[in-house]
Amino acid sequence: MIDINLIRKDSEAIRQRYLKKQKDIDFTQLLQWDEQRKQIIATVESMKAQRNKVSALVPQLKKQGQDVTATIAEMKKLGDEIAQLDKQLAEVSAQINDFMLRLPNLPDDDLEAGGKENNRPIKVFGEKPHFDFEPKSHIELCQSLGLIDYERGAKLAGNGSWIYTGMGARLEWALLNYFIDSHIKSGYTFMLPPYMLNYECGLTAGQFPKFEDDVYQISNAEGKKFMLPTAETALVNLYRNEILEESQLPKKFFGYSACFRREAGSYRAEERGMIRGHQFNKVELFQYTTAEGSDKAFEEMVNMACGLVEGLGLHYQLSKLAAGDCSDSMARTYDIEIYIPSMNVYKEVSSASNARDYQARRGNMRYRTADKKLQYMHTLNASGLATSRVFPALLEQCQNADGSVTIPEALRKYLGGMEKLVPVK
RNA sequence: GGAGACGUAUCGAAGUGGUCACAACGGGCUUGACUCGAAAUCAAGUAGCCCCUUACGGGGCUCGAGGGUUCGAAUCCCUCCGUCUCCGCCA
Repeated sequence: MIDINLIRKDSEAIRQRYLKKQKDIDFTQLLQWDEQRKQIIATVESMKAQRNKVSALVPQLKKQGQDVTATIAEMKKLGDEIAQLDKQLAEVSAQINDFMLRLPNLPDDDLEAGGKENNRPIKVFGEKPHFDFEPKSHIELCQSLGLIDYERGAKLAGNGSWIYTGMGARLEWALLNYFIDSHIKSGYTFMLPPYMLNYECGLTAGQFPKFEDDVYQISNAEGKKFMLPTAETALVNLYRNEILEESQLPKKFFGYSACFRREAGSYRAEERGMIRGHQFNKVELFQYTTAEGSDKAFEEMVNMACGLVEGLGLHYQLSKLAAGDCSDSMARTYDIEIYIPSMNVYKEVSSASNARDYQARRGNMRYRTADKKLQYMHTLNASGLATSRVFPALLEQCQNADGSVTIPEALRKYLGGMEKLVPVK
């Protein structure tokens, strides 16, 4: 949520900023509601002041033996009018609130305007591998090496689900352990959040109300929850409705969770295999910072995520996303895109974003500065990393002519020193 | 799954229709006094949101959340959320 005062002050300037995201937003109606709201408040509150005054008087008058029937009748009438106005106020407030909740974050000023086509690579690590043999796709490798059972995955849970089997499961787990150990070394606190979250969590993260259909909803007699699409959704809610001291910031966390996404209608033929599934594993970095501290934190988290891919020796590029390609809640986003040889494309393995105070406003998360002022925190998140694309990139980039795959040095200690994955008979 | 208890400020806790909710009482914290300093003691101060106001200031809302009854609700009623205790079941 952005500060409504920005719109009150200069709605045209805000409109211009959203145009960079290719969103033309009309604030006329909002400003009308806002005026209406203020008027109602002014009226109803003076009426309430009157009621409070008289109500305090009633017991005194009674004590003095005076007849208060007329006063009470008057107050009943006033009470009815107040109820009427309160209802109107609730309605217009709900409209304002809904409008504000659906408004995306403002893009940082230094971002390119426009969509995906204006994303800019700002760093490249390594280079495209050259094979003097016909390289296999990760799907072929997963099958020949016995890492993934796609068919039975689909049998169990439908399209977009797979089973890590044997060495595949061990490799997946090794990746996660490698990520986790690295973040612990960086001083981040390890968190294992619940996978089923309540509605408020989605609201604070910025997932709801706009994108309720993107997640799996669980509904039964006990109530309604949803499966988290990323650990960020849980971690961003840690301090919902809390006030921290400035000295407690920054807070640095990372969480592991399986992530669940419907990905409805997004299935594409070239994304066969494990590129886009309904469930995948991800370690997520998360920070709460002061307003002044978030730029530094952002750099730190981007570097950490890059370091993980570099530690595996895999070729990737870092892209600075154009305003329109940043997700709705984020003021800026850098993507780490790893190279997948069989597709000859770069696929996102990490998305690092600064939400600034957008999520903090939604979740009412503030801190008290040294001079006792209340301010909204800044929240940042970065995947560190999602395995579902590292895994195929690793297989494809590290494959050998004999059909084996060389395991990156950094992972070997998690695999009992194993150096190669070899085809199963 | 069965039975019960509870949710009040930073914490403990009183209040069970208007007279101690502009939140008692106690602890903590901050500042000041006393002190060489500390302890002890004394004094003052210790939420947030919204509206009006250049300001000073004024007003409204918040006792887990939402709704209801009432002229008036922390207090009575309903729904939901959460916590705890006991029993049952279970990894």
